[in-house]
Amino acid sequence: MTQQPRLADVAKAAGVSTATASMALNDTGGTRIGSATRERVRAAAAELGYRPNTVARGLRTRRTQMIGFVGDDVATTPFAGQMIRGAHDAAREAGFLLLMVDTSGEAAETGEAIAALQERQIDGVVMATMYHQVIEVPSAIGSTPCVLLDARTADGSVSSVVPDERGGTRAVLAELAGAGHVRIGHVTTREDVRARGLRLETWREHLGANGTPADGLLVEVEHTNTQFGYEGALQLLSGPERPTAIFCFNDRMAMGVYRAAAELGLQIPTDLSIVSYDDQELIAPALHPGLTSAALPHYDMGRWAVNELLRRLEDPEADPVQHLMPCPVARRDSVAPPR
Amino acid sequence: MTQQPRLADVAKAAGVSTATASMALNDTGGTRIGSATRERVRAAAAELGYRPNTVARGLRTRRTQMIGFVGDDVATTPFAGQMIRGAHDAAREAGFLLLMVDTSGEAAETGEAIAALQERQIDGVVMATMYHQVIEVPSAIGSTPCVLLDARTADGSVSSVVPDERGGTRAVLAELAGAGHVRIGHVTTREDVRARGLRLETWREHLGANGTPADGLLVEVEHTNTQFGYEGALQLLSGPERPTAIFCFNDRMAMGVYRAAAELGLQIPTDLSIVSYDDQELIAPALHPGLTSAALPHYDMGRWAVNELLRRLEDPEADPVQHLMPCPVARRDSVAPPR
DNA sequence: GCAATTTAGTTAATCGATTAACTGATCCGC
DNA sequence: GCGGATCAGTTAATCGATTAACTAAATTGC
Repeated sequence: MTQQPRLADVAKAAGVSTATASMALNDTGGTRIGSATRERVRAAAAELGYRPNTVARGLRTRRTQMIGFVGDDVATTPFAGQMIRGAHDAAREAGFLLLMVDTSGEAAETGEAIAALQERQIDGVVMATMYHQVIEVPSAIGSTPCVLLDARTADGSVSSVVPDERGGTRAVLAELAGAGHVRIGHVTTREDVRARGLRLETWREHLGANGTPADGLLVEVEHTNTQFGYEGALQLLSGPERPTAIFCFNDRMAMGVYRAAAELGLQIPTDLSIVSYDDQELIAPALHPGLTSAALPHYDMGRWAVNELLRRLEDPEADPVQHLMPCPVARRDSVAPPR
Repeated sequence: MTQQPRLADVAKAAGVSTATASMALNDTGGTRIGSATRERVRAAAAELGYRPNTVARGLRTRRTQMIGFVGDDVATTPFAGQMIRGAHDAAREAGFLLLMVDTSGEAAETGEAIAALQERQIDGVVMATMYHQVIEVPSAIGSTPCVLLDARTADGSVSSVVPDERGGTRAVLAELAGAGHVRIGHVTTREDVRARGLRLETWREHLGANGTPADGLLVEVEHTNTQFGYEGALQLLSGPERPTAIFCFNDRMAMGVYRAAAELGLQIPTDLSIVSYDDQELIAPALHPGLTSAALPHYDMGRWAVNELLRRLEDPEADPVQHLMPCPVARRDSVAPPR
């Protein structure tokens, strides 16, 4: 009685068969359903508050309107949230829901995670891998449609989206160049993290194009955290010819660079301009003065990945696409012309 | 051929009926299945790499091994990630997966989100609401088992878990008291955010128990961000009898307090001790010196919520439980005895 | 005016599991 | 040696949709 109404209940209320009811509600079956009947069925469904049981539908159609989201460390990075949110919003707009699995980065767990998703007959998978640039798609994926988020394959056989690190780096360096800076230092990490190489290379190219020698302008430290950012900046700023501006590998390191500048009595931005990467909401706007930083477009990448997956569900023959998502500069108050 | 094997394939390979195969694999049907047969079926399943189709199973059993996670702003707060992760881990250990929906805080969307989850026959729902203390369970939930995460109902009719704000506040204040501080200031917000009142009241009680008058020790500012933390601290520290220690409403405000102290030439912790709340990983350990802060146990709360939900799925008659999750103090270097 | 086509449906098979109801053996006590 | 348990299965119904195959009436073509 108080149970959820089934299609059979709707059909009975409208005085038709379940087949007719199904076709009327889903607009299938071509011209077989008269418009009067269609309206009658719709009215009955609305009246009863009918909601199709997607489990039953999924069994028949093999489509569940669910997308698997496999993350290799879903929550430990603050970025992941924005990726999930972007993916979620795009999915929701198309009537899909996200089924999440975190693999804690264990390769062995990934296969198990994909199997768990496939058991539930997800329509496709978005694989989000933080801190990696190039990966192999696990064989467990089989023929399940898949899009990579923040990663790509070596051969480009799978659609993928990654941030345009080079573009973002060029953009923040252009902020400095625009203000008149030539001697631009770079503090980065020795770790083999995603994007280190791209940002470093692009910085080198920038200096090279200006004819500025990079000697004494690069510091590499152990890890990408605040303490090492501090130490790296001290090193960079105590050299013989110190830079007038610093490009930091990321915001956390920039936080340490701010402290080093304060200790050395350097005012930001008048004595030292600083730009950075990531635009983390807890750091970049909270520093004083606000930090100019290239934003990692995680929300947009999440959206893109799901939309691309939906496109591939519609047309499995479509060619895979490798997308570079622009990194817009969040302009704040850490850049000024050199003295 | 290359399709996923079905139960019928396993049954055929083992030379039994699908009923027998089902019972053998699920250990159901009591003594009806001989141990030799059971092994034969298991071997066949392993051989074929059989994975049950949970959609088909769900249709029959009405259980999908999926839990709905409804968040009212899943990703905008950095805490949400830890909640999701805790919930995810607990679910995974029990063979469940999380189906996520974000409602962006819109009450109207919540009903729609719950309906979308129910269509997919989730076994239960965890409702995570950031920034709220007391909520009403949406009527759309019907008889679906539900646990509240970081929120509770007025009447206690639903199981719920929230952080022990009073306990956490007492603990950080005890850090200060233990170092010998008596005049402890508090910088908080005027916003009606979750926990403001609890932290403020507990601070008042602490002073009261010591017989310390609160005059001039409380500053309330517009918002809970770094800039207002800075302004609040300036106000507090420029009074006639300034406190020897400050308890900040949260880490973001503490970040501003650090800046104020630096500008006033006050060394932390020798001239001024600071404690705070939230223990955000991007802030508390990154400040210099490291900030002592009461941690919001989001991971543990996420775990607890799912485990409680699983308990209620096993025993729907079980009494609802209101749980207070302890907030452990992350001890760092921002506390020292007063001069 | 009759065959062919179109219209507007219905009936029944199907997706892949679980499970209630049924069926032969075998065993056991008396 | 016979009735009732017990054991070890099988058969068939079922979950709630979708859809292929079929049907009856109305319309059209010539």
